[in-house]
Amino acid sequence: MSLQSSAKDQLRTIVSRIERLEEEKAALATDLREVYAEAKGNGFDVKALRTVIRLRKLDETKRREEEAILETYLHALGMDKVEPEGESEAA
Amino acid sequence: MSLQSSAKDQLRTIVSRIERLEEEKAALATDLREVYAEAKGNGFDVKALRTVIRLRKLDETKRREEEAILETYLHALGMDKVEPEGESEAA
Amino acid sequence: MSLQSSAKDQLRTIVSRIERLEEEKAALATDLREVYAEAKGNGFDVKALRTVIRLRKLDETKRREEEAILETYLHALGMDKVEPEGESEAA
Amino acid sequence: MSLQSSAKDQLRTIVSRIERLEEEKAALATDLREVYAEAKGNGFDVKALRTVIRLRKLDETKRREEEAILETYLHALGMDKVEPEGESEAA
DNA sequence: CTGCCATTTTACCGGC
DNA sequence: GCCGGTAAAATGGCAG
Repeated sequence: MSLQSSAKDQLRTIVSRIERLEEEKAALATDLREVYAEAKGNGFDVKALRTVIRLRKLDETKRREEEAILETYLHALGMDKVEPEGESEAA
Repeated sequence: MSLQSSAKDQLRTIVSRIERLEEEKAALATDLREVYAEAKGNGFDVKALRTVIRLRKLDETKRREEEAILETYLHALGMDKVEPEGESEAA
Repeated sequence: MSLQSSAKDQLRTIVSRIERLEEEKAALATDLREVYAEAKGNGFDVKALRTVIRLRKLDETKRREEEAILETYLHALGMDKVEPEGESEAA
Repeated sequence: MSLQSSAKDQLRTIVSRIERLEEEKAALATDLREVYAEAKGNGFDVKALRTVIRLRKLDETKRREEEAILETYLHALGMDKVEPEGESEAA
């Protein structure tokens, strides 16, 4: 056998965890599909709906990209790693 | 405005539900990535692991069909029946 | 043999065409790498550069998404399929 | 402004060159997609075709290593040596 | 049944 | 030289 018995156990555990998580994800995908189907039943255009969702996600992506490049520039200028100046929690 | 206010409320609700579900899905995707990362840290080959997961959910019949087609193509190209220990040079 | 000899020839042709195109693509990837390397040599921050490129692509993506949703709405209102009235692109 | 005007010009040049190369790459990607689509239209199994291409560029040694690891995992999970003609259902 | 879109997987590139 | 992250390719699922 090429795997120690402990490794085999580990492998089985890993596989189980993965399959469990994938099941949950699949369940959410089903929920999503149902929401779209229901929306369609109420007269909404599903394609437009999807486009709206995509646009909203795109806005967020762009916002993050802009922050990323700002940080890169600050870094290039040696101005990054500035401490947030005050914590929200009691340090 | 082209949407009745009740339709607008419905739309908002739908968008919220969808984005909520997508967030949860994203969280699961993160968990999954962590499991793979942890497995890798414990010395497992992530790519092989993914293949195992894939094979486990692949119906046996489909699996054989896929293999059969692949073999046909490899054969047509003279790439099948690779000698188990042969050398590539000076054939 | 499971493939007609004409099919075998077709297969070989297809494989050749694909491999040729992939070679060309790989060559372009090399060129790209060189451009980045040269830029780095001239003092540019490669990471920032990549982010700039990404942002510019994102802008275009968003523009397209916006057009897509506009079209969807026009379609929903029965106003689509309007002939382009000459050429639309360029500038 | 934080960049000398010469640097700005350089930057513009670099960005142009990169975007030009990426355009060409995208064009090749389109060509590739068309070849696969055409092959599909002629009755070839695209997935298998892709596998063939992949195997052709995979070094033989690496190929064997990958297979060996996969088999080890399948064995550990009791999934190896699938009987060549067994039925899963009681016909 | 086909085509399109989203997701997932793979490979590359840069940084440590 | 290895690891992590980012972008590209590929597969699978959904809608029309």
